[in-house]
Amino acid sequence: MISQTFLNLKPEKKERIFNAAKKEFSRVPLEKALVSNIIRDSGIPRGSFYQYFENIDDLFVYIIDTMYKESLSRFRVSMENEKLNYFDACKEEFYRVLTILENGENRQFNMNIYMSFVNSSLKNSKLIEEMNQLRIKEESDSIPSEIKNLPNSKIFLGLIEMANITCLNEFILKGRSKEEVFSEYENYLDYIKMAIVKTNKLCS
Amino acid sequence: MISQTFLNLKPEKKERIFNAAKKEFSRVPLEKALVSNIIRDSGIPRGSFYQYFENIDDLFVYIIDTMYKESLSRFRVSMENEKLNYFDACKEEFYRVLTILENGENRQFNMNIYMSFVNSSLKNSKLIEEMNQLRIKEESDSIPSEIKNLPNSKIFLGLIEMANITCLNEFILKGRSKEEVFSEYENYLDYIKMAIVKTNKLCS
DNA sequence: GGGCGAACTTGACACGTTGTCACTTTTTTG
DNA sequence: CAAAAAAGTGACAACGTGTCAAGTTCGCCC
Repeated sequence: MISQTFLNLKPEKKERIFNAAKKEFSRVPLEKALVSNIIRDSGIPRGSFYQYFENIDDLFVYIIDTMYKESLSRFRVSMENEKLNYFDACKEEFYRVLTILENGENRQFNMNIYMSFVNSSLKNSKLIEEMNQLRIKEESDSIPSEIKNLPNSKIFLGLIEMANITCLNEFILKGRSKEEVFSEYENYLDYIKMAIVKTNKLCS
Repeated sequence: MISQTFLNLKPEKKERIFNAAKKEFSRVPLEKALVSNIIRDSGIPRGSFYQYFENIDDLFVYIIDTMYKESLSRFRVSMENEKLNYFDACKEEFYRVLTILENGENRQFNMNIYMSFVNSSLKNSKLIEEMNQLRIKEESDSIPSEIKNLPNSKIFLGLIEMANITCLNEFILKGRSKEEVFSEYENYLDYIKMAIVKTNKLCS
């Protein structure tokens, strides 16, 4: 857990550390990131680093937590303002994520974030676990009740979740283009939507 | 790449190294595995290790390549002998994988294998890339033409692939039970199968 | 303003790891 | 059987992490 001492730091210094850390996490996969580089770049002594953070994972988790909170508040605003149907909202959100991830400069950094949610080797994975819980709850809250009350709703929602994961995998890990992946995502969602309509017609 | 010197080693010594390596890869996530432990356990000098392998990833890739080839030949035999329909074959194969993964002793080791296919940080990822290509081709060859020729075949196959990934994720990363995950997998596959039948009836 | 404890800063250091390389030993070969 | 090639070896340089005791600054009260 991050120390109060760090939180009390002057914003200028905090930001210097933040930037040096982002630079390091943009350089290599998380497991290969070095404290040595961060303290050199930010000009803080080694001792200070360990006064502020338990270890490098601690710092990483803090950074993505900060970023996630910023992103979540943006998402909420856009959901309320635009009144999209659920499928279109999913598409829009997915496209937004792809756009952010597309930035080459951030590529390794985003990969680190993505992997950290998948990889269990983080020493401090409790916060990540909490973040996941929160994300799931938030997402569940935004599902309209028409869909939640469907007889096969669990399967439909599972399929949508699968489309998210699969397409993100294709983009991040297999390096396919944004347009290609997004179009595939749209196909999946359209198909799932159609399947909901058709199977419900047949059942009734 | 692994050296010829290693390949020339007496089987007894090779196996000693193999076992020490598996032990180490069963102890921790791949990035945390130590050459030091492997040479201590197998009783070979440090210099020899680096004579045999470029680095620890090199050894890891060699081990999973060996195991993959063994597994693939078993899979082919069982596909030919049992003449299952495609969906049931998928289920059987998925259950087989779950059973292997279920073994607690191998858990961390299997996790390492799983993650290595997802994680790009391996120094020697060329072999892994090749293995993936091979796997995809093998899998594609085993899909019956009735399904391949369907109008929406790409989407159906994508959905099946998604079910695989998602359920494996649930099992390996989220630690859900084998029975639970398998039953979910069956649900997905049954649903996809039903959707194929129903949408094709409606379309025609 | 100065005295004092708490909070913060600092870098040398102990310890552990990796990969190398010059030297030794074993094996092969003509 | 001697020379050459191959394999084996471990001390070592380079580098990384996390700690800790000593130094410095802060903030509060008299």
